[in-house]
Amino acid sequence: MNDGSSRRKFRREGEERRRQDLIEATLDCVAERGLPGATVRAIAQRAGVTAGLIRHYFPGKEELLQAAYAEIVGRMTEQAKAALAMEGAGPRRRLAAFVAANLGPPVVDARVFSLWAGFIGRAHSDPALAVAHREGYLGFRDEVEALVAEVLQAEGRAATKAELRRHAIAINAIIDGLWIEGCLAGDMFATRELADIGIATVEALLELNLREEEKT
Amino acid sequence: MNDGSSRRKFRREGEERRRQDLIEATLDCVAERGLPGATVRAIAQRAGVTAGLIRHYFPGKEELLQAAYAEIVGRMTEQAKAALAMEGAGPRRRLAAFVAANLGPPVVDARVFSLWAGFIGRAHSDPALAVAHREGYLGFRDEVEALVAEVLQAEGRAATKAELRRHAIAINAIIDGLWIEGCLAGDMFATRELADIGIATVEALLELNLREEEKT
DNA sequence: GGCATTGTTATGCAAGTGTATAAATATCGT
DNA sequence: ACGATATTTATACACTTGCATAACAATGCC
Repeated sequence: MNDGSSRRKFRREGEERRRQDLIEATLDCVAERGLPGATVRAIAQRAGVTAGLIRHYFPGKEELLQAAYAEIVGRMTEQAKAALAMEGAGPRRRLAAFVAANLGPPVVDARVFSLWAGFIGRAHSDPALAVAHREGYLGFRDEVEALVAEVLQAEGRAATKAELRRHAIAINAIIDGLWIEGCLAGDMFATRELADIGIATVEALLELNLREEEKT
Repeated sequence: MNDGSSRRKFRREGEERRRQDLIEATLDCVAERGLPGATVRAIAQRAGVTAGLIRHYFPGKEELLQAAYAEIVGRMTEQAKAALAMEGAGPRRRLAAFVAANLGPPVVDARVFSLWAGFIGRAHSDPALAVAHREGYLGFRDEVEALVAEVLQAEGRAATKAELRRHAIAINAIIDGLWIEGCLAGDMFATRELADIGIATVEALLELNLREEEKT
């Protein structure tokens, strides 16, 4: 690779910038070649640096992958949180927005899925990853459960703890299942189709109309 | 590894038996150490043979993994098909049985999931695998759609093609989502809980009772 | 019992992996 | 302008991977 005898020119980038570049390069590699294709050399080339630099910013490859995973999870939950935070909207509209936020871009994305699958496949053999996932899952489900409780309460409908639990599990499954379908076969669905189906299914489950504003 | 100078004793097994053993060993390795942990040496050790033998039964590691994947898919669809074939039961009961079959053992299983995740994560970088998965997915969804059509027709309810499509997508998502939850956190659910939630959600979606026999 | 067949082992190899380390150079404070 | 610093490169190393090949031995046939 070294033609002749000159050393490669380079620029010093700010620490945060480089870390972000490396993370982004990792995501690109995983998206294109799968997790096993995300070697330190491939990542470095993608980021326009040499392989050794990775270990200057991360203790090892493992940590870089975890950072990349955290980045993805962060982007996903960011969208969902934004939908939840909608002030001035009633619980029903917030639930609908939450479902829709998880079923459109940038959450529904093939590269996100690729990373998710790679990590989740290892959850089993890597205990640390397993608890990380379980906490994320339970956190997500708890949010759903709280939202459902709010909706039903606003509707004046009582719900036992067991019912809430079942609803949360079901809604979580609907979101996850549609998310996977969208990630793997995004071209088969119209733009808002998955979100519409998700909302409609939750409506049927809760026997509610989530699209109209609350009656006073 | 060779102590002294004697060669290892061995037995000649029948071809089918050895192939099956190797596939089973592969599944064990994937389940325990994830797909990257399924090296030819680990698989061979698990099967009680030496690594070279693998290439006597398979053209390469890739083919062995595909055979293992096919084995898993076969077991999963076998259960679903059995539920569908239930003669003497009405469409509603068959639909309920289909949902339940996909949400209990042996389909809901951590090692099955581990393999699935490993393969599906690569679907994107491996076009052949992507096609295989898409066909499997569409086949599954078509079965669901046909079943829903049967149920609604038996109920005397008309349904447009678009409605059937949406129902099939939603039910597929419900099954997939609950399947994942069960595989990843099986200990958090009671024995038939996932199947019950799945059936209840489908009931809500179709506004039907699937547990009781058809009214004549 | 001797012999061919071929399932099976043992060994080696080229390629690729993550990581360690030292040299080089871009950048900044002075 | 110059030297200190630490970012970045280049190279090497130990290890693992899948695969190729040759020696070996278990089995069946005559």
